[in-house]
Amino acid sequence: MHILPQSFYAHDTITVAQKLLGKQLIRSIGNQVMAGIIVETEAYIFTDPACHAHKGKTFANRALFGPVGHAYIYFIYGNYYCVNAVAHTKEQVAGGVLIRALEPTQGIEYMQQYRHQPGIKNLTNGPGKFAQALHITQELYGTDLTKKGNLYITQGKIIQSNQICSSPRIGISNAQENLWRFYICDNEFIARK
DNA sequence: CACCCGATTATCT
DNA sequence: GATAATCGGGTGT
Repeated sequence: MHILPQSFYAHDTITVAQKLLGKQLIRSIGNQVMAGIIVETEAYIFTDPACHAHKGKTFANRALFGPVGHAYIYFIYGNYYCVNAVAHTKEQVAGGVLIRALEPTQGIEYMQQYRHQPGIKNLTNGPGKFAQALHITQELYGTDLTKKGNLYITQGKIIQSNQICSSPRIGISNAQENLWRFYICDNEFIARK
């Protein structure tokens, strides 16, 4: 499967958030391979108060200001990691696309081990959940997602624009007027309606 | 060095 | 629907 090039990420963050739907996230650990189709995303831009980069560059958010197509990973609520693909135009300064949910396609038995959960529906239907399922931690901070390695993104299936739904972003207290959460309508692995 | 709080989740009622 | 769990980064003293 073809890996998305860096040029894919060098566009408006909101546009990239929509275009990432249907793409495939692949995680390799030794000879273990886990993968899933991206079914839910959110866009975060430098100028937006909800964006982690909004107040300026710090050690933790430095990746959002770095090269596009790399991973910005953060630890939240003492328990979970969340994964972003850095994506923005040169004018936007910084920004990323939070990946919120996957539809599992490969290595489901490994995901169940990392999640300590049986079944499939509760494996990757949330940003902290899929990161745990794919064993994504701080050590992958800054990973180049455009190179075949431990974590990268490939072309998946084509999603028509009429299959994309939007809503306010989840878990933030401001900028609710921006409908920058995108998901594949009727997909059963999104975090919520 | 103390305090605050968050792009979440599991586990209740 | 509401809430506790949990911890590291950022900020101010």
